[in-house]
Amino acid sequence: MQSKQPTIYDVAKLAQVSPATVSRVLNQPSMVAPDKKARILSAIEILQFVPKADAVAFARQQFKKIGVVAPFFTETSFMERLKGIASVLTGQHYELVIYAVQSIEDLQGYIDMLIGSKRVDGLILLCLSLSDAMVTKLKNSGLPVCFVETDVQGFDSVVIKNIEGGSLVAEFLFANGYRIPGFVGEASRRPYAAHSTEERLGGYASYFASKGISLKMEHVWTGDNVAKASNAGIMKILDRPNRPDCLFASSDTLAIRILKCAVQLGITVPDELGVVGFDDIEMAEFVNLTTVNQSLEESGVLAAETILWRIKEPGKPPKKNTIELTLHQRNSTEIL
Amino acid sequence: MQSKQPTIYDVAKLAQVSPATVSRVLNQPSMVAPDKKARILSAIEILQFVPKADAVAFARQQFKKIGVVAPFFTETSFMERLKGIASVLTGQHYELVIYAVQSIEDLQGYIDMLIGSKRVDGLILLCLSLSDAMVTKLKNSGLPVCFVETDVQGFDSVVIKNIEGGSLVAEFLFANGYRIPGFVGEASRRPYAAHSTEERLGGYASYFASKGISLKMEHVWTGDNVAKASNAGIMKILDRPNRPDCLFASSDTLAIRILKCAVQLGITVPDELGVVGFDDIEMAEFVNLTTVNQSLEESGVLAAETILWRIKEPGKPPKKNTIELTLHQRNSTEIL
DNA sequence: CTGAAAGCGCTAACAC
DNA sequence: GTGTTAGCGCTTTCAG
Repeated sequence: MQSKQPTIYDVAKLAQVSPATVSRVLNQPSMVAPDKKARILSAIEILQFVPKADAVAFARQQFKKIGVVAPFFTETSFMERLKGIASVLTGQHYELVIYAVQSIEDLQGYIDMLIGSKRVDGLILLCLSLSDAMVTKLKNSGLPVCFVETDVQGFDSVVIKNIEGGSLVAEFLFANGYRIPGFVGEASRRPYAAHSTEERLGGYASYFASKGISLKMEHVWTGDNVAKASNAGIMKILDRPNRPDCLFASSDTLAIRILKCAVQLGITVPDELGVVGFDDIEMAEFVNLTTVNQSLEESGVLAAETILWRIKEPGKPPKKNTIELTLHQRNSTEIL
Repeated sequence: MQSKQPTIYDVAKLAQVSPATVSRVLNQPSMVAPDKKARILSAIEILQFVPKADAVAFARQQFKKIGVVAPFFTETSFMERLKGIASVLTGQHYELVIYAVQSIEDLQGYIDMLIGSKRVDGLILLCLSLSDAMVTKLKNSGLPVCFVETDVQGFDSVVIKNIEGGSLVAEFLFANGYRIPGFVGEASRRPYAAHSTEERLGGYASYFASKGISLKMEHVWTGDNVAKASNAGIMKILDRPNRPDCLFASSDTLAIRILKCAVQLGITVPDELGVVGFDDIEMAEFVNLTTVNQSLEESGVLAAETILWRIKEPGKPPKKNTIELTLHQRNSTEIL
């Protein structure tokens, strides 16, 4: 129905000025005489002119776009972070482009493409672990990159103190009288995903070790966080004579599964079994789960701010942002 | 560290051909002589050349980008849909750009900008209700648009049979012996968001009406789905002598809140209170919630496929995709 | 089959 | 202050 989008030339003609002047009122209005400015502005209004984003980007070699590449878990944690990222980017008039990686080839391909094709001004890599080759490529490209969850030498990052998180939980459980620790963790088989589970487990185990308590193999399960496998894993830990008296799960969703298994087995929480999760997702409140809060949304905000800062300050040394962890106590660990 | 990204001219020079020919091997390889093609390909390899996406888009006036604008609920439902959208777009080498609307001005601004600035080839509008003026603008712009959840005259859409969903639940509850219905719904105050709650409520109420049962005002609460308000609303319905014997919630998260309140009040589910949710999010399984499954991911897939189809077939009449609903029965309604 | 040349719409020197 | 003129990097007629 519409004939054609107006260009800056149409505006120029209508306002009887040069295209350059139109461009100026768009970008440096103060450098244009008031009368002409008024004429141009009204011409813009009449024509309903909007600068074509791609042409601007192309001429200016700048894109106002940030790419977020992430293993596309349907997880709340991903969502919360994305929300944080979106809120700051939107405020700064940057576009947010999502690249969902579902395989190692995807990841490889995205990185290569993004480096070469000049699609984005910066990249946020969520929960991704890259091969050395790719890291080098990224580094050489000069593209601003911020890692979240992974900490890569020479790059900006937002990291979670996973080890401390593990020991924080262990300390808390120990203080509450629990003495037979168990662990359930989501150890993704995806080679490109970050591995925070191992770190949390490490911190957890070593705290108990410092108290002379060892985490028994048969009280640990790690694997894919899919219903069947994880439930089986949890059941195997709980449905035995020498079961642990507390269980730390690397995510809230897993912790909730534990809660459910406990009910099925007639094990009372927190008396017979203390349960602690990780993430503090909204659902944790519903089920009264004690969990570690890692300010997911804030980590998104930080990542976005960092990448924007990096774009402005290409020379500065890498900045490492650390997210503070807090234990949010609820009924799943309360001592009777 | 890197000098400069190679251009098509560099490749042309190295391969001793014209830039046009390089462009051809990139786009219509069959039209180039094998020997030259080989030379060019190897030059591309040597130079690690990647076409600049923005330059291509600009020259070709086509962007390979789809915008998704949505009220950025941190909701699982949004996420699931996004996942569906992302998977098909990725497969077709389209970029996915997120526009998070947090206010009516945001929405207005995004629409105007997207229409004029030629940033995207198409738009998916999630759970958004637009003013007539904006609808007209969109229509005149000729930009391909697909609505999800809202059904707008003259546009493609993916819709959920909310009314049928409501009556489906009512029918089920009735068949299971429940006779005093109640309803808890998330009625967002955001004027730009779609209102599916009302439709679900409508279908629900009218089914009961057809059985001679009226839904009492004091057994209905609608409001923002935030912890405090909704819990208060639910409590008010349940903590009274004449409370309903079943409650239908417009979303699973609300339904879970109901479950929690019931526990607090010592009301047993499903004996004293049947509870049915909507969405069938992963958590529903954890808490044994009977709920309506609306294939969220599939609706995303459908939306993405539709917009891609529309881009190819600008002339075809609007297509309306309807998502089938199924009731997923779990323990929150089982009759003892 | 291939090269020359003209854009795509805007920005940014460089003169006036 | 403002117009002129070259690009930005790739695609796409149009000749040959």
